[in-house]
Amino acid sequence: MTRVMVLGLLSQYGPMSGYEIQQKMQSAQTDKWAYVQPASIYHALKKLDKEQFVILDTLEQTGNRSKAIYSITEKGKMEFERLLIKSFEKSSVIFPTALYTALTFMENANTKEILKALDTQKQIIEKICEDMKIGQEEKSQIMEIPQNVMMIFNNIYAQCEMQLKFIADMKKELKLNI
Amino acid sequence: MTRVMVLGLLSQYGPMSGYEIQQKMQSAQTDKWAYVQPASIYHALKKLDKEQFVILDTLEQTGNRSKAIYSITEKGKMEFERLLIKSFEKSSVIFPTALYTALTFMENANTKEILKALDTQKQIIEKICEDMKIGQEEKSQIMEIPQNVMMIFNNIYAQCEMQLKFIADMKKELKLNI
DNA sequence: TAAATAATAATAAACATTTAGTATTCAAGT
DNA sequence: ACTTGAATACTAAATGTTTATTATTATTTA
Repeated sequence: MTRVMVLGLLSQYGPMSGYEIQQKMQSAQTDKWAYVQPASIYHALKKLDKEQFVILDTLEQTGNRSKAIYSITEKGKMEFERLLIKSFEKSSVIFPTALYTALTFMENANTKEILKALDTQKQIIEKICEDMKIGQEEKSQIMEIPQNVMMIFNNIYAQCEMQLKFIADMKKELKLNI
Repeated sequence: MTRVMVLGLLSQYGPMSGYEIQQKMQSAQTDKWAYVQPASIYHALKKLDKEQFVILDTLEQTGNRSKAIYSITEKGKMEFERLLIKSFEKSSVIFPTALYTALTFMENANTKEILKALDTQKQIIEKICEDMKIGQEEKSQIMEIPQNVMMIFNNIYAQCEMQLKFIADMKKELKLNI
């Protein structure tokens, strides 16, 4: 997720240093849910540099200290768009941060593709829910399922419902904007 | 979380190999939400062994293949109990798996301590919620918050509410069992 | 103006997870 | 008896994240 975040911010705001990326995350409020540590950003930048998804743009010197400014490459933009769609597809139940990241950068993707990806996510969530229900039923025929396990399941079901509703709402909004 | 899971299973079911831990997770349905990869289990066992939280119990030989069976130590049980309480304290908003793990092994903790830990979690979630609202308000005075960011916030608020209700329900159940 | 504090910029090392396997044993069918 | 596929048991290497820390520069405050 750090990758998508870093690529997205570089794509949206232009060349930046790792430190500036941290600040952008704070001002865009993404730090409230992404919990990306500074070291992860610097690590991601180095990795992305190796893979040629970003390049070192400038090395700003301030006295004895240097600041590395990276910019996203064409290859990086393509990778970003690929990851962005994938983030819309991934189940947001239990792990919602990929979807939040995707939403943050939604302007960078085609509306129809987003709708398709959200539909994929919907199906994945429904499948997870079904599989859980099947597993639960099988289990309940062998033995009585303890209360604590039931509570976990019910919480996950509630989250599934909530996220399915969230997806439906997003789809509605997106369809208005076509 | 893998650590708590491995320690908990070894504590609950006695000495096991990494492979048996995988199977236990399947039969206990924890694989439905924990998504712990086999390699993570073996890694955790080695690490826990180094730290003396588990010890190699037996090396079962079947022909040319050997199976390492680990058992939890006294030190390990203490560490487990510590981690268990910590798992009840951690916010289950955005990352609910720690709480699910804690619930799975709740019999191993003292009810009063669980209640206290859940109260801590409640306060943490309320704090997160508040901080988000403050950040949002500050931001909205400078500029109009885009719709997608609003959707993320609203989804998190909804999750906060849901988890606070979940915690309240758990507390009710626990109080009945005192 | 000197000292203290905060902000800036980044790194190393420890720690954890994931991907993608390998190799053995067992069971079932032919 | 032989092959084939599933189950068993684990590992290496790549990848990703976190913790703790360092060092410099800028800003306050005494």
